Amino acid sequence: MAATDRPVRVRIAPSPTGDPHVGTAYVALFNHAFARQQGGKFILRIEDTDQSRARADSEQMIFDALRWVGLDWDEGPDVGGPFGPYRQSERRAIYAEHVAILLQRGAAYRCFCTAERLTEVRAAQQAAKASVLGYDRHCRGLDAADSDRRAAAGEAHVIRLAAPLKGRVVVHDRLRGEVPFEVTQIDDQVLLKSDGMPTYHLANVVDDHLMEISHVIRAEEWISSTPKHVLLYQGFGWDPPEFIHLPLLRNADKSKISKRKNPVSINYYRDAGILPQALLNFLALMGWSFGGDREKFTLAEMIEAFGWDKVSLGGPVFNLDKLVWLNEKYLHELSHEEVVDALLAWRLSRAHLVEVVRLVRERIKRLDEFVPATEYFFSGDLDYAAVIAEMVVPDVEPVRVGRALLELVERLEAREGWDHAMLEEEARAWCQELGWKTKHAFMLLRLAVTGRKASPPLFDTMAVLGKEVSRRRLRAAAELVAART
RNA sequence: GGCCCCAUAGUCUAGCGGUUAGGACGUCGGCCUCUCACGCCGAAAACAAGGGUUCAAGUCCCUUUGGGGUCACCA
Repeated sequence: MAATDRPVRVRIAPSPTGDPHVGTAYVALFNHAFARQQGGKFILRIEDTDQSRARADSEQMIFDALRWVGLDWDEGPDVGGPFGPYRQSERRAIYAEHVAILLQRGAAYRCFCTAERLTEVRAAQQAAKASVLGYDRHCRGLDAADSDRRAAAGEAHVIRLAAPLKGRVVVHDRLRGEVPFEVTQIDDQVLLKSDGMPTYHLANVVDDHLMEISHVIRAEEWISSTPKHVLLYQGFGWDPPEFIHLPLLRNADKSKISKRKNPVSINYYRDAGILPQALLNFLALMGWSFGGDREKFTLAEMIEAFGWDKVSLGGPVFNLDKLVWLNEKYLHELSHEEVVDALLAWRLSRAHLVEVVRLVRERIKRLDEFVPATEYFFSGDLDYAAVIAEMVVPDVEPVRVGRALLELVERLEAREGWDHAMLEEEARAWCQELGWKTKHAFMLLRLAVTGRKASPPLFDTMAVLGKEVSRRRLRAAAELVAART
């Protein structure tokens, strides 16, 4: 059966390595819209094959964030389904089984090269300015019996794809037509790592086939690894799904959207007071057009009007101004009661108020002081004009101070969670390495995070403000400080 | 650097051989008005360049330029 005749089953396959990414919501939206329009299924699969990068809290945040924007799925780790398990770490036996098939068919081989050797090979290629970088196929010619013997003896190895040595692979992309690749450009990609976990390439092909995925709708960054996937489908003797590569969301400078240049976590937009329907509508506008001059529409309306012919391929720049404009439209059409509900669900929740009260109650003498004393807990970006002069560290160049702030943000991003203990530990270590006095460094942070010289204890304040708002303010302050002459 | 993708205003886009190149965000000006915001009206602002094909190219083809992605035991 041709891929296009199959029942529509699509999926998103996020990796639980950090905060829920807007790119995930973007790709999920298109998958979801297509599936719903076609009466198909939308599946959520967790690609957690890299245990070193997986974060414990990330998976749940992905579920929560997608549900918050209003996307739901038919099958997934949390809702089950007939094609489970939906978490790749729970499918190891399946991959092992399939790797054996590939080995048997001669479409893959064992590689015993050490990490050191691979590094050397790569370094040599780079030094020689080789046009094609990649594995030198050192182990490809290994005698089969020899390979079996070494593996049986327990020697560490990976399994690699045996890419054809000549010819071309053509990828069919729904939006671009035929995209040809010379096979000489394709590396003998690792399929199974030495720890027994599959790489993305193997897992994604095996799972997509077993889960009967009809259309692979993903971001454009995957297009150049698609020929490897096509080769794998061929190696297994399977029909590939239809590939649809969406354009990449961009920063203002047109580079792939990144956390250094743009708020990239869905939670940021939630905390910044963006309504989920506005975010979803905005994401739809990134690369897709409704038809006519229509720009504001619901998910249901998008599903009805959806079509691949209305997708444009230029990488859309993620433009906050337009998102806020759309948000304003949605906000203004809510009833007063609904706005109150939105506020209560946002930062005026009882739970959040209790947290804020815990921090400021000793600092106020009358109830009427609460609002002015806590304003920065309820606002987004701050105005530093009044305190910029104070954002200094004695005897340190402003540029250096700015850079240090950025370093702290990076350090905090590398850590899991966001609580007092973690923040203090990281900030103290940071401060010590810089050789700064905590008095100066922490005042700098306080000013960045609250815009004031007086506040409740810094780390408690940051914890209550939350990861997204805190980081955003630290970055903003860093830029401002660095720009001082 | 090799390979691949992309190309209409600052930004998001409509256009699918014949249009005064349309809409939106943003910007600027005006109206409304007790202020502000909303709303309304208006303005500036684009087919990257060069070759073809064609009676006719923003639309088709090629080249150049520019931008992006990718070249991991990460996804």
